[in-house]
This record gives sequence, C-alpha cells and structure tokens, in this order.
Amino acid sequence: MHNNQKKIGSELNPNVSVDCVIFGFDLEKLTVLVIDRGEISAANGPRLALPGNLIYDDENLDQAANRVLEELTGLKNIYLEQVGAFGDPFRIHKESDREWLKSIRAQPDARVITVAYFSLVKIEDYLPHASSFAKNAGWAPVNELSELAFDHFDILQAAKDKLKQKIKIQPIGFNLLPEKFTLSQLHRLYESILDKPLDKRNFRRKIQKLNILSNLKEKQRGVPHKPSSLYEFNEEKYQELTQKGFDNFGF
Amino acid sequence: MHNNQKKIGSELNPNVSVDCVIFGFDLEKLTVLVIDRGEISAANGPRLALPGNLIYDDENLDQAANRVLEELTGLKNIYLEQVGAFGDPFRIHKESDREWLKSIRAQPDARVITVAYFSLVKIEDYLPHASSFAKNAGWAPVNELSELAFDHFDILQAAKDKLKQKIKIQPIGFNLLPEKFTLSQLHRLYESILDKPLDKRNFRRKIQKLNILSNLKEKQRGVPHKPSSLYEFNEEKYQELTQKGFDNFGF
DNA sequence: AGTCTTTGTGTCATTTTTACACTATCCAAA
DNA sequence: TTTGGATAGTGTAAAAATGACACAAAGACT
Repeated sequence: MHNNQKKIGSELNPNVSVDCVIFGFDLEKLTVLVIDRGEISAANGPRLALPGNLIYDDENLDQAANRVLEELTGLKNIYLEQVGAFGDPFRIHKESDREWLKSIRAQPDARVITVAYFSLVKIEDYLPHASSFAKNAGWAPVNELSELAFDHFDILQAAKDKLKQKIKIQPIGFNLLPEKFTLSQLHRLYESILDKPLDKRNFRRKIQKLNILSNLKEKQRGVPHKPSSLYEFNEEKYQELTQKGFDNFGF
Repeated sequence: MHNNQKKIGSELNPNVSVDCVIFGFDLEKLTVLVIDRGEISAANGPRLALPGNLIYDDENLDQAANRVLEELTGLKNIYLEQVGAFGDPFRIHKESDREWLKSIRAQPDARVITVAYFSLVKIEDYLPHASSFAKNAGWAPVNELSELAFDHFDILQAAKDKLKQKIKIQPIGFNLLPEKFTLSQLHRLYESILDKPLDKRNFRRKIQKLNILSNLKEKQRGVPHKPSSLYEFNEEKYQELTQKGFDNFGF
C-alpha cells in the first residue's frame, strides 16, 4: 500500500514544495493533520506544521501532492484540490528552521514557493496511533490551532476559506464522512465547515429536496437514544442534478 | 510611470514564473490581453500567449504579478487576484519554444512552475496602439480564442472560472468599467462574465436593491437613442453592506 | 416504570425569484 | 417637421425558497 521506493533518475526541485492541509471530521468538529517537528526549533517557532515536501522534477503538482499525502497516510485516490501558491522571498531563512529544512531536504538558503492543497479524508481511514506512518503526525481540531510553523497558519486559513466556498457549490463533504452516515452527522459537518449554526429542520428539508442521498433501509445500532436512519451519497443522482445546471446549494 | 530600472542585486529564479490573465471589457464583451510571439514558433505552436515572466528572488508572488502587469501596460494599483499554480514537468521543452523562452530569459531545459493571476483593467486605460509598451500586445475577445501557447489556454479557462465565481460574491466588475457607467453596460458585463443571459428588469431590480450605486444626476450625451443615466460604484455603501454579513449577489 | 438523549416532522409568514410587454426619449434621416 | 430606429426605463402576479419555531417517538440505561 505505502510506496517507499526511491525515485530513480529524478531530482528534487529546491525551489518548489507542496504543503497539504488534510482535513478530517471526527463527527463533532473539523480536524486537520499536523506534524510535530519536535524540539528542534521549539525555542523560536511553533512545533506544529503542515505536512509537505519538495517536488521532484518529473512529477506535476497534483502528483506531488498525492505523493505527500500517500507518504504520510498511505491513502490513495483521495479528494485533493489546489488552494494556491504561497511564498515570500527569504521566508524560510530563519536560523532555527535550518535543521527542519534539512530534514525535508530543502536548502536553507533557497527561495521556496509552496503550492498548497487541501484534501478531505475519512478520519476512520487514518488513525495515526494505529498506523506505521509518521508517528509524529496527528489530528488537531481546526479551531483549536492558533499558530503553525512558517506561513502554515495562513495556508490553513486559506484552505478553510476555500473549503467553505467549495462546499456551497459541490457536495464534497461526503468525503469526510463514513460511507453510511446520518443526517445529523451531515448537519454537524456543514455547521463545522460553514462555521455557523444551521436550523435543523431547514437543513434537512434542503438536503432532502436535492435528492442526492439514498435512504438505506438501515438504522444506527447501539446508540443510547432513538436510532437514526443511515444514508449514502448517490453519485448518479448528483450527476443528474448537475446536468440540469445546478451549481449552488444555497448555504 | 513605467519602471524600467534593472533590479540590482536580485536574480531571476529559473523555476518560477507568473502569467497574467488581464481582462478588459469593451462594453460589448470580455477581452483579454494577449501577446503575439511572432513567427518564431509559428509552425509548431500558437503565436498568441499570455504575458508572463520569471520572478526575481527578492520579490513575492504578488509583487511579481504586479511587476509583469506594469511592465506591459504601465498600470499600477490594478485589481489582481491569484488563480493558482500550474506546471507539468517538461511542459516547455519543445524545441520550437526555445527562442521564445530565451526572450523571457528562461532556461529551455528548466522545469518551470507558473503562478497565474487574473487582473481587471478599465480598457480605456490601456489602448495598445496608443501605448509605448509592447507593440505586439492587444485585446482579444475571450470567446474568440481557441488556442494559446504552452498551457495558457488552460490558464485562461481557470481564470474565467475564477472570475465567474468571484463576481457572484464580490462586486469586482466595476474594475472593468469606466468610473461612470450605465446599468445596461453593467448588465452586459455580468452577462459576459457569467456567460448567460440575465433578464433586464430582474437584473436592474436586484442591483438597485443592493444600494451600492450612486445615481449621478447626469445622463449620457450624444447617443442616438434615449440617453441612460450614469451611475458610480459607491465603496462606502458596499462596506456597510458587507458589515451586515452580505456575501452573495445571488447570480 | 421512569429518565435521558437524540431523531424526526409541519406550518405559516415573509422574501425572493421568475416570466413577461409597453411607453418614453433621443438622434438622424427623409 | 415628421418619421423611424434604437435603447432606456418601468410593474405585476405566480411560484419558489427561506426562516422561525415546538413537540411526540424511539431506544438505552437505571
């Protein structure tokens, strides 16, 4: 599953990196996968950073982002979208960053442009403590982060904005939920991403009217309250909808 | 006005360029500023390309985009927004591109990442034939272009999409119009960008209800039909509106 | 049996959207 | 000076979407 092969014949480009904002949803709130850089630069900068790496000269940007994502999580074929390019000259020249930079094989004096991506992961598919990858990576609630290394906090903010905007237009939220989910979970997901409360009844009405969910003949089990029915996202129905020119969820 | 100084002590970064999609509006349709690369690669690739250049190591991406825009048009303080980063490995390795690449000082074998921007220019502010800059640049109707050099057609498409999306959220269209404009001109502008017809009466009602236009006590002169009244965009009123949480024009 | 927790549902008032056609005003040409 | 051509400017009615709001039902647990 995890590809650790060295790339024979290809070289790292010292000037271009990709950083990934990997979102998850723990059924309560939005989370993001961050890496603990350890004590190396604890004195001068935040320990937590977004996963990222330089790109190889023989891969395109999307490939590089997928590679970074796979190297960290072992996951392939994940929803991934570009946020944009970031980079001030000399932004990484601080002495305290040198060790960290070496660890990702960057040249401390090089000027680096970062292309940021965000991706949406079913949190159940990547449980860091149960994984062999990156022992120093973990899910952090998006709203509890107040700083990140380098310009990663700006990148996180941009990724949140892009996600917020995108979910008003395309039903990408399902990538954050289990295959089978309840309307309440979907409701909480939208509230988390849009960062505002949504009326329960109005939300359910709006979603159901779109007719892009399959109501499974199946209910939650073992919950200490009335069990909810489970739904699945129906790609075919959504395709029908878009072919009618639909491009706005009205949130 | 035009800054032709060489940048002393700074160097071009051979791996990162910016390309600008400079939109204009001729009161009929959306246009874009393209450069004719001449006969150099006429046999193998389209002559027309977007303006762009490599970045210097001591400027950030936004600065580079502003520089490219100013070098071409002489204009400063123009609306400018990043579209995203583009770049496949070896995308520019075709033999036929070498001369052109030399002319923008790129190394033909280098792998180049391009960061694309779009900007909105009042067409009256840049009339190529009346300008001392770039004799080989000119406005082309966006919908009449069917190909561009390199991956510039993809970039143009992405820029159009971004503009379309953005104008649904922010009143940036005014950057394409003269200070004083008519509602019909604004109407045609929105139709051009959204690429669909909008009912005249409904459009006018919607715009007027927003209350972000000042109705000047002034009318068109010399037109061979009933003269229209002129309007101005009112930044203060728009600020009030946004502070009420407004973030959607409903197109 | 009773308590706790979350699910699931309907209505009404208001606002927004859509579709649609005719008169007014100016210029120019006869 | 009359006429024709062109665009500006305006209202209404039906349909759809939105927003606000409260209580009974189902299961787990004690």
